[in-house]
Amino acid sequence: MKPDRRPYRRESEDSRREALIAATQALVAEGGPRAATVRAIAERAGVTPGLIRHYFGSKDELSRAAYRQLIDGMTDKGADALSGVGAAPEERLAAFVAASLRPPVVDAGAVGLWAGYLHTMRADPALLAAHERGYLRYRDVLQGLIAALGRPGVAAAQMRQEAIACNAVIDGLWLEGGVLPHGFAPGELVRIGLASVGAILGTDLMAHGTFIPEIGKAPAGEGETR
Amino acid sequence: MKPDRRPYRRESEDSRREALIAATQALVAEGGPRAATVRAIAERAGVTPGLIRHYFGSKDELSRAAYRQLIDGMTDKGADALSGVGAAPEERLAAFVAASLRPPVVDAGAVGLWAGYLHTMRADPALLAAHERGYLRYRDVLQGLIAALGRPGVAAAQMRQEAIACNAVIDGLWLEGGVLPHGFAPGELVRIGLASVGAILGTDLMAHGTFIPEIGKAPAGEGETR
DNA sequence: TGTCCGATTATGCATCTGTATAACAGCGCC
DNA sequence: GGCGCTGTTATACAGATGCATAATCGGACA
Repeated sequence: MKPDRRPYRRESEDSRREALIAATQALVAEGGPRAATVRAIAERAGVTPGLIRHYFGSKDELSRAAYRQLIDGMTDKGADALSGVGAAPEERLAAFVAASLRPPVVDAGAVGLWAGYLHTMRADPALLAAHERGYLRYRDVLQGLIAALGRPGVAAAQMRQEAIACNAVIDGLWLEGGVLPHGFAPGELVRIGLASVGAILGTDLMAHGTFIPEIGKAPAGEGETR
Repeated sequence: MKPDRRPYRRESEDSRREALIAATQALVAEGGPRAATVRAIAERAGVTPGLIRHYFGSKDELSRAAYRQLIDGMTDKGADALSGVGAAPEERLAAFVAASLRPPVVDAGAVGLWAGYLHTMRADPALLAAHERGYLRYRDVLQGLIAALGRPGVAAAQMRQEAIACNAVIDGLWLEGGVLPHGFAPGELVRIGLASVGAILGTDLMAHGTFIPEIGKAPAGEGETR
């Protein structure tokens, strides 16, 4: 008659923390912060709610950990694209921009997760700092790639504004690409991003991005016109 | 002994609906969807929770109305900037971009409100349609202004991509400006937006935007360098 | 002025949420 | 092989939430 007790299974601390964080992120991405209740998180992670308190102390603490991991993961993926690409500055910049504008960075779940945590972030100075740190880290990488272009007569102050602008293009495309995935043809975000960043910097990134899969075919008039 | 009944006050239907929607938006903007409970909304609107059901049927219905009003209001404000400006295409485009990059459009509350509703929106086809409609309406206005520039040899397909790119710059600046307001000097977003949109379109909007308050003083090296 | 209709309020209720605490079970150690 | 330590589960609980319904009051209309 007893509702059969869950089998007792012992796991490592890292494994449990990871599972709980992954479950939290998945639930927030799918249904917003409201769907990420302690019971739902525990069920998806395959444990009972008590473990959340045991490993994180409270649900808020778990939320913070999940948000921090999201931010770190997003900025890491952009930087990862730089390894394994040539030394030409234009190529490196093009690879960086392209990597930021296709999955898994451009993803409905990631946008949803980020949006879901926006309020938590603003209310919590530690999380706000995490966001700012991630944002500036990404922008610094971008600004470094811009500086490496070696354009004569471009001051540092101007490069800062260019970095903000390029970052904004990428952010905006990331946002709408995640919210309205069907509104853009495959590869279109990458092409638009490369063209825009190139225009802002006065460099033809498309010409230097022939190694990028999205470049090279159907340069104009593809697919939907709206 | 009775906890003193709230004074009975009769109001028009429009007034009540407006008050409830405004209260909902304010609460979501401040503390996320979680803070917008029926009791909190009613209290801020100066009524009792029952009126929500009376006027909107359910809390979900009220949420939908609040989101729709946000979307309509945001796109309206951009279009409003076009009235009262000259007929020169560059001037009109510059005014439109500038209006989208300063308060009340760039505002922490607006970003928070939008983010708070992202999941509600995705789960509700009607709200998703409202978002898409608002987005495309805004982009169409932008594309119309771009087409009015009358640049020779620019095809319609290219103008679509330019409109997406310019929209992305504005969205990205709107986003970070709302999330990290202290990260940018006053007027910096407007200047960066005008410079970037101009670069993407191959037109010097700064030269045509002398009537814009943010233009004309401190063109370089102002304020913080990071 | 009296009366009735509807806007508004107050109360009740089932459900859910986060947390605290007690009970339990597998592993390592002697 | 018995036994404690601790990771894990189960239960309890106070408060919140959305919704339904009954009670009440103000004004319009005759």
